[in-house]
Amino acid sequence: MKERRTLKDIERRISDYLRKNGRMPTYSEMMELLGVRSKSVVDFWVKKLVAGGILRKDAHGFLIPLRPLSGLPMVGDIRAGFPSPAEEELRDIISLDEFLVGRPDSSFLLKVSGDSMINEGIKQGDLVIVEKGREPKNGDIVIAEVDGEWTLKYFRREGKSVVLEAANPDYPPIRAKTELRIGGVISAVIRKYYL
Amino acid sequence: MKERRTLKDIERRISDYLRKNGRMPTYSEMMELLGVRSKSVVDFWVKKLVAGGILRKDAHGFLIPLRPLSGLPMVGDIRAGFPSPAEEELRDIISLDEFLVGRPDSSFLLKVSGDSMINEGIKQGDLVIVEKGREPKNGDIVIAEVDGEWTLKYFRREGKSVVLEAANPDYPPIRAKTELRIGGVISAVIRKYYL
DNA sequence: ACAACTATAGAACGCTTGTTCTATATTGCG
DNA sequence: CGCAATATAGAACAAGCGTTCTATAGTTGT
Repeated sequence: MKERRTLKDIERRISDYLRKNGRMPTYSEMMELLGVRSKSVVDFWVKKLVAGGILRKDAHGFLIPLRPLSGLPMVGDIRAGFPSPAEEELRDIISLDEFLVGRPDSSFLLKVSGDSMINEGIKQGDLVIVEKGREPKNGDIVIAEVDGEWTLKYFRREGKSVVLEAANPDYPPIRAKTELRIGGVISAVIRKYYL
Repeated sequence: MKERRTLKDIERRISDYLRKNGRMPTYSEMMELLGVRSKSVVDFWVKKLVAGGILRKDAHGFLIPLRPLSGLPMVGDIRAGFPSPAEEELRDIISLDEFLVGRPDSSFLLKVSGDSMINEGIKQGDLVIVEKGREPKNGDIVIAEVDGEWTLKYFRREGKSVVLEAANPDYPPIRAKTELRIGGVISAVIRKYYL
């Protein structure tokens, strides 16, 4: 039994190359990558990859990867049970960058200190994605300056004034009398274990 | 005052192109991108970008982006105050994919249902990154099959047996008598607002 | 067994790429 | 002003690219 080249194997090799080198390999490089001695063989396989919806070629004939480089398969609900490897292949692969960040140019990451939003499930040490410039709506979590210190709070408009409330009974709500500095709206929370 | 081309502006345009087209632009395409009529002008600016550490060229002369495409600046602690735009430029730009996912091939995303880990700050509707195959340590959060249903639990070894505990007093701890199916270890939690 | 298909090799080719050279406006500075 | 530095244009060029063609083993199906 001779070992055969498979589409999946080739896809993985190309993906690895892309990850390592920051660009797609040329046909010549793919000759080494696949262990063949002719560019026409590479073309043969590339056409298969294109037909299989794994790669595409743009107007210039350049190879473009169709899936994000380091995405994760999204496998639905926990209760639906543990995904079988076969199922997993069919799921959408999602890049966390694209999924979480709407406006990359006006967003940034901030590490949370304090427990003012503990009942919202935002703990000390968590990271939040802050989006600048967005108009906060009622119930949004914002980063705001309170008593000269920046903290996270729920945002609520009450008539003409603004109320900032913590998700923690230990912190009293704050009614803005003078001006109020809102740094941005929280668009996502991230907690990483295994730091 | 005539508007001038700046490195930062060019970098942004190239970045946009890369995001949209999945590859770096050719010199000819950059002529349009920059609004110039000669490839030598493009070369002129590309050399500046390379000198400025924004791009690099590999052995084949191909342009490689040095920063991740859609990363976010990490700007430290909330209490340190709100970052000034000037500061922000200097921070590390982090790709969430690279930051959160250690082993892309053996990880996947799962949507949480139920409130068994509510005191750990994991709420219904959150997404967790599950890493298969990793050996769980005491205190790790794992996805496990309990009474034919998959849920999140703390993992703890107690002598020879294993105890699964919820982060919610409503759920009693479970001592594994027979076999125990652990689907994987939770390596990160993600909550997205503005769905 | 023989045809049909799959997989590989090698060579030839046109075309676009990135590079380099010369020439010329435009801007900055003392 | 006048000189140097900066920024743009256009043309020429070799190299490498992806493509295509022909030929030939190896594998599969009936």
